[in-house]
Amino acid sequence: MDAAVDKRHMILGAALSLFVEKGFDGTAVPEIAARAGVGTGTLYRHFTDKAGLVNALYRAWRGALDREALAPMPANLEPEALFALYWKRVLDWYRAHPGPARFLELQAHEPYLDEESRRLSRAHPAALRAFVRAGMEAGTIARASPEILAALIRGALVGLLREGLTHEASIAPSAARMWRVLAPV
Amino acid sequence: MDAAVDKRHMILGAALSLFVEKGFDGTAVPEIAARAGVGTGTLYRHFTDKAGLVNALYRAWRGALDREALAPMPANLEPEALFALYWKRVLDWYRAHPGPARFLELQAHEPYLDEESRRLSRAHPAALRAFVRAGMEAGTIARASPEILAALIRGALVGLLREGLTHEASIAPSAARMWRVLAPV
Amino acid sequence: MDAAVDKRHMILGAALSLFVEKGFDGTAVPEIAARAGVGTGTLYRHFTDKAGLVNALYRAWRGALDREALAPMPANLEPEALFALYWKRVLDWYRAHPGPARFLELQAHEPYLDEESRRLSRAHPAALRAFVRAGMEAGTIARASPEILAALIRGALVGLLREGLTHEASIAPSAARMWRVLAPV
Amino acid sequence: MDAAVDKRHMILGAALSLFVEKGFDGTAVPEIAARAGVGTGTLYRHFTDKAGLVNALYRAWRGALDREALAPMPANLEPEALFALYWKRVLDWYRAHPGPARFLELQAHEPYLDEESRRLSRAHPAALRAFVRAGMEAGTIARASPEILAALIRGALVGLLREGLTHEASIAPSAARMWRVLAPV
DNA sequence: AATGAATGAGTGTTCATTCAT
DNA sequence: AATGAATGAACACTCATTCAT
Repeated sequence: MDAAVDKRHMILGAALSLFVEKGFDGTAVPEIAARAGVGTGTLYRHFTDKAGLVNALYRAWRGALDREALAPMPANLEPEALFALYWKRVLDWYRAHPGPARFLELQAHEPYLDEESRRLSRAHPAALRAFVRAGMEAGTIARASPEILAALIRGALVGLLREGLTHEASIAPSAARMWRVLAPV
Repeated sequence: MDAAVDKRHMILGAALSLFVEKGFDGTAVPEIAARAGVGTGTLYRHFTDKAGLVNALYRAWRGALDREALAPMPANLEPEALFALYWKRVLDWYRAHPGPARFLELQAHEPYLDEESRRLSRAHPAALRAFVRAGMEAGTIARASPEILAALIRGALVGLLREGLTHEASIAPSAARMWRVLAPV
Repeated sequence: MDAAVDKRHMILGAALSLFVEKGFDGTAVPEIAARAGVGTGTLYRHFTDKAGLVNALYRAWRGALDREALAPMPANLEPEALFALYWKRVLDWYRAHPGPARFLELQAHEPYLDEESRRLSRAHPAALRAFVRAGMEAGTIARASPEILAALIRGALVGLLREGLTHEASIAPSAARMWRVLAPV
Repeated sequence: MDAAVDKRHMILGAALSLFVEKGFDGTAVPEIAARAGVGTGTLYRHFTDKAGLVNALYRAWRGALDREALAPMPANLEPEALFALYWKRVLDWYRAHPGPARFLELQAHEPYLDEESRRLSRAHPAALRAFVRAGMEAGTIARASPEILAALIRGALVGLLREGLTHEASIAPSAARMWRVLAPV
């Protein structure tokens, strides 16, 4: 049982690293199995097929990032501090999980994601829009299109990831700069 | 001769649309030829192989975007107006060329880009960093890491593209908001 | 064009001989291609898949046998002569086409035949039942269940095929014996 | 011990039904074990391999049919009654054991039967030929090729099985009809 | 110059068999 | 004794590339 869990983990890890290096379609299934140290057939005891594997991977990591970034915030936080915490959570996670982060945020997954994964992929943007909208109503965030503001925020985070700028020292300054996008007046 | 140019264009167009839909590795060469309305063999008279085709495509469109976005600016423009013009040029181009934009900005090209394409891919970020750096020296842009500021800008633009927020009405507001990231004090 | 027809024929011939030797599921597609002297991929330019190939094979030969055996009969033939001619046609065909005959008549095809092939497979038994029924109405064939009589006739023919008893000398005697199954009183 | 016998029976039963549905090569060993309600490995404790299983199955049922059909006949039976009894025995057995009957009589087993099974498969036709030959010598069966007459009889029986005409009501009429094939003059 | 039929290496997936438990 | 997870060779099928026309 533990062995089975281990193998599943090994397969997921091998698949993740290969997908990051070469993309989903650029990676051969036996290659994944070899890197995981299991037989090819074993992979199919854990996942229905290659698409099932990539979807499992996507859901697991998308869920992990979202659980971290969207976890309940401490009460009584100033809007800017709230934003800075969200910003820090995402970049900390990117830094702690560079492979998953690049897989999740820098690859085009549309061709193979199933409905459940697509649903999951919409949760984070929706939460961010809701945060922005709530701030507008409270007067703590400038009145503008929530869609646009949310897209700017998410895009800027992914931009830092793409350039490898997730080190701790860059977090506070970038958060401060980006807060000005949201700050009223 | 004209016919040859036409066919080259048809092939590039067909390849682009298919790469956007299904990715590079998810697209079959005969599929490209069929959509282009040429024989499979003809494709190989214009491009050495599939990688040669995708590199030609990448260079052509990367060059087109960069020529547009990085074209000489009118003299005597205020820093904010300069930034707004750059912002508008990029989003106008995204809107005018949604396929190429998504191909260029939303796909992970590392596995097949050759050295020349990689070189090209670094030009735009470098120019943006240079612009930021110049502004800092002139005191018109806040002192911060130019790498970080450039990454935030580029990321935010790509974020708008990813969410389909490239319509004209969103350009000025988003430019104004993002200028605050760069503005001093 | 001729070449394409030739290759199709080579593939069909190779598949037939292998299916007779080892059965449908016991035969590997590359094995068929090798025996046909073509590349594996070529086979898929002529047939959608392995099932498409076996169905094409089944239809072609089932059609050939039925065209021969059920071709219009000379007018004014006595019932017994009519039966003897049918009997001879089938056994002559079995002898002339031993591979197709064994493929058609001695193998269980249900798992992979498609609807059109299944339809074709019902034509011959139906024609035989109709012949028997017509004879009963004309008083030239004994009154009994047409289904049973037709099954006895077809079964006896297949029995001769199974035992390799299709040589010319055995045709007239076996026809005469089997006619007694149908003859009135 | 009893348990072991039970499992062997379960495996044989599961294999039989799957072979009838999908053929030998179309059936996976773990599928057989699953339907039998045993572990895959258990199957290999009872049979050397898949071929060993199908041969055991073939021998068991071929033996059962032959024991029934070729059992000693009551003395002093008229030749026609003798034949009718044989006919009835086979069709009764087909009706009582439709799965085994279809497996034995309607499938092409050559690719995997071993020498002992092949030997067994020749016993019934040989017995039938001997019966026909004895009748000829006694003057109770028409002089003709015993091979041909035996093939007609066996084929006709299989023809009834193929068409599902093994119900009790069809036995006596078909026996009477087929007796005319053997009857002298 | 242009083609598309042909190819066989390579893909995703299955399955007969083994063996640690 | 019984298992079923694990395996990798073998399967059906695809596709980047070639080449005879």
